[in-house]
Amino acid sequence: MSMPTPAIAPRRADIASVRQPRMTNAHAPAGTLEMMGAAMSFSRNEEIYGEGEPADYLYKVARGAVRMYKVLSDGRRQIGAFYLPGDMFGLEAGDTHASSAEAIGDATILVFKRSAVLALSARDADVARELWEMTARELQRAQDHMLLLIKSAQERVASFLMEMAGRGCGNEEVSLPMSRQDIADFLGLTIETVSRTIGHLEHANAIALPSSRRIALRNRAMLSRMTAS
Amino acid sequence: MSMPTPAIAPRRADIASVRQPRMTNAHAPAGTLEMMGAAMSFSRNEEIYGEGEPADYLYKVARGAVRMYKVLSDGRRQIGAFYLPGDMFGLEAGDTHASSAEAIGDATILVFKRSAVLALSARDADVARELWEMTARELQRAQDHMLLLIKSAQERVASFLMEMAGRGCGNEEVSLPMSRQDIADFLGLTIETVSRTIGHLEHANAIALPSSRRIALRNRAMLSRMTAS
DNA sequence: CGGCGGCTTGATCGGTCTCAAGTACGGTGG
DNA sequence: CCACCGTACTTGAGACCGATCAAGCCGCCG
Repeated sequence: MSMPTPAIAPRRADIASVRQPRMTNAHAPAGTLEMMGAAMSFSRNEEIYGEGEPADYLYKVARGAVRMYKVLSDGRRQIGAFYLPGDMFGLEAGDTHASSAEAIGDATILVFKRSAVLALSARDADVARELWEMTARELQRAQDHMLLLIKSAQERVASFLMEMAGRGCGNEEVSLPMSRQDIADFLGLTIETVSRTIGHLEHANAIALPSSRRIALRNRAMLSRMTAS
Repeated sequence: MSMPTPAIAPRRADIASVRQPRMTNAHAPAGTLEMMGAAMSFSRNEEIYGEGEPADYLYKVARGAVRMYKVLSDGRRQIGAFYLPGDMFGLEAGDTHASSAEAIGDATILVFKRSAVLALSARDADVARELWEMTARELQRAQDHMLLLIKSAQERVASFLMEMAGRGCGNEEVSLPMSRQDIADFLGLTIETVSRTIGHLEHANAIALPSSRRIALRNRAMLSRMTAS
């Protein structure tokens, strides 16, 4: 059972005060959604959207990282996903958000008007398919996450490290933008168990810790075996 | 840690041997997908599709119940969802199934050719939107399930009973098509813990057990409080 | 009536949580 | 440049919840 994130009194970013990037190709209706985005800045722990709010926008990480989560009434928090640069998030079929999202550190997020995207997808089957595939990928990720949540603590931590390594630029070293508490709430563990387990992995020479937020994978095969896929 | 489902040597149903229901309106291209289904029968524990197989069909429960699940290499099984009459399942954006599905008891399943559905959705924006919303509902369900998996045993069982009650025809009595083992694998618990917890709920007069597969909700308010929403 | 599978119940074990200190680090102000 | 502080992280001891191991019970079908 984990504590809720400490409230940092995040001032809600004003969507109207957004700096508008120049439109590169305002008339092309088909293809990607990329052309319609506006960049917004969020600071550390600032809420991007909250559960139950109208889902008027669709988001893409340009810089920084985002946590998407749900909370139980007593404050226990389950982080459903971390979004890194290039990832899209916040897409809902219903018209309200089913989860909340916050910037983990300072972040730049591209924002797309949902109504515009939906209108486009109604006309363009390729856009519609893209939306659907995005949602389906999220579904697969969620199903994999369920599998993770029935594993042992060691298996969860190893799985997490392998996943982050796969998403990083392929270097030997994984850099973690999120705190131990975030990792714990992602894995359904406590912060102490996460810390201890990382310690064990270090002792077993599976990883090394140049700093607490940077993890070098010393023995991927060992780690991989520990994930219990 | 739960055991895998005992192998019952399920003979794979032959898609070609399906009894064809008459087409009610063969030329109407738009609207629901309902018109293109073929009914198939599956017997208890028979596999409908397996993880990694090509996703050539889309399914809808007509009679009976279905479990959708993934397994870890050592046999631990996580049931991601139960599908009851009226539920659609098996829709994938990729062209292979990411999970497996089995009939829980004898079941009748309507089967739709994926290629036909996709072709239809490429022409008809309403069908495309229906596909997308179906996937999005599954995603929401999966995210709720993640939240469930961080709850205590009692909270999980109470949540499960409330969910099943909500899906049943609204009667006082919930009838469970699945075994305790299935429930355990759905909730991320062992069969013993599920059984014990149901026992506790009975002792607390929250529920009554006319039989092990039928559960009467005696005190919904108490149960609801125990779900920790 | 016998046997089998599914379910319940009991006793014990172990992994993770909880509570509580202690340590490293980064930022801030002198 | 250093002292200080707050936050994040680590580490330890003990409790507790759910898993495991092991019987027993029930209902169903032959």
